[in-house]
Amino acid sequence: MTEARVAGTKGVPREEREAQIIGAGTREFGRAGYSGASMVEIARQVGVTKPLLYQYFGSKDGLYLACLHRSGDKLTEAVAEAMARGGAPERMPLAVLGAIFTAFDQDRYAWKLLRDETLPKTGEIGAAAEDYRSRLDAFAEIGATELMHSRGLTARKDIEAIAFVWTGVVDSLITWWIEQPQETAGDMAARCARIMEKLFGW
Amino acid sequence: MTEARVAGTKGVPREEREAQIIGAGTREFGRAGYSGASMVEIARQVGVTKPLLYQYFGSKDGLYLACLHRSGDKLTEAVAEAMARGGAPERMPLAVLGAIFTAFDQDRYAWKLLRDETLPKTGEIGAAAEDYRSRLDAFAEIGATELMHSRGLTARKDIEAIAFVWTGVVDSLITWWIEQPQETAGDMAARCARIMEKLFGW
DNA sequence: TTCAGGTAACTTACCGCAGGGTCATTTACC
DNA sequence: GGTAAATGACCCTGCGGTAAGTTACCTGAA
Repeated sequence: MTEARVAGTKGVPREEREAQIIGAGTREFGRAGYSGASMVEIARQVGVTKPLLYQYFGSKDGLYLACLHRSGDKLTEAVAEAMARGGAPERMPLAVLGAIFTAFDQDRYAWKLLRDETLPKTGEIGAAAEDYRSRLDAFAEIGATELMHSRGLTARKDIEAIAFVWTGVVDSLITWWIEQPQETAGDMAARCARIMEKLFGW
Repeated sequence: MTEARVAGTKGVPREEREAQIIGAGTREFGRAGYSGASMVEIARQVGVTKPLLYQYFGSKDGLYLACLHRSGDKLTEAVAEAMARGGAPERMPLAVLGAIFTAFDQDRYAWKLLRDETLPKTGEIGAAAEDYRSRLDAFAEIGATELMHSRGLTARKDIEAIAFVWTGVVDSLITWWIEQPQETAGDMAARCARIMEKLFGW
């Protein structure tokens, strides 16, 4: 970083600063939710003042969108790849969990942006969040459908409910993980494997 | 209601009005979270103006506390009763779920007050919420401990994580339920029984 | 070698508004 | 006329957002 600075330059180059801001923003939006997070507070964490955030991202929505896209894309890729590898329906949850833990190891709050209940339902920001959420739900429904069909349960609503609860389980695990900083992605995966085996025989 | 009004009286008697306000407050706090809910909006839903809320409950925190106590006490009782009935460890989750669904059938948002992430962690309000949450977690840990011991898993952290995820599952189920207004408490209990049987053989 | 001027990075000081909270007052019944 | 119920009008803080600079570095001409 910090090489090839050309014209007038004071302080940290834009690209690097933007990355810092997105990092702090993700933490803060994840912790306090969209409506609870404050732009001044994010700026303070970066060691900068508010107008710089507006110069770079335009608005609170703009910054949230930047954070959301980074998190959402990373997650979507991780889950898609894990599911593409295939395997027995009972093995998918663990595979997906492992991929998610690995992807978000250094950035655990990023997951929280995808299920922020304080988001406005309308506008560009609500639409983008809804888009990522529906993509995630689609994965969950595919997994749930396979799993349930293999056990002779086909009721539409049941599968819908299972998929919904599944994303809630992922959310709970990550929330718990956030409170256990010493726990690595590997620890989490091993813990989940152990529990599922004992609890469900999966 | 509305009987035995003694001295000077205009409009709805205090007790009745307070109940209305707590009802609307619970819905609104549950929907938007503590920080997202607005006192004017709650007043509007009751058909009254803001100062009346302050006259009866003192502050936003005061109203939230009133809502929280009603929800929390109802929940604690329901769960305590369900768990006191005993039974095989694998049957407890369903028993508890049934009790919760029945208790919150007419008041589904009430559950949400117990896991509000937008709550301030400090102050009377944070302490009260933490109190109810820890009581709920204690129940969950008892259940998880019994269940896991019966399967030869004793790791402290594993049990802690399971208990945490369990309350998350309840949360997900109720969130899903809120979006399915036609679904009764009985429907939900039956659905959960069906799923657990097929999925885990419980 | 120096220094004028250009530009990116960054800040100070402000605006408007929504939301929590309060006070004095009015309304309607006993 | 006493009292409970209820309101209109207000204050203040915090936050999203903006305008008008200021700072520090780079470049190129004298």
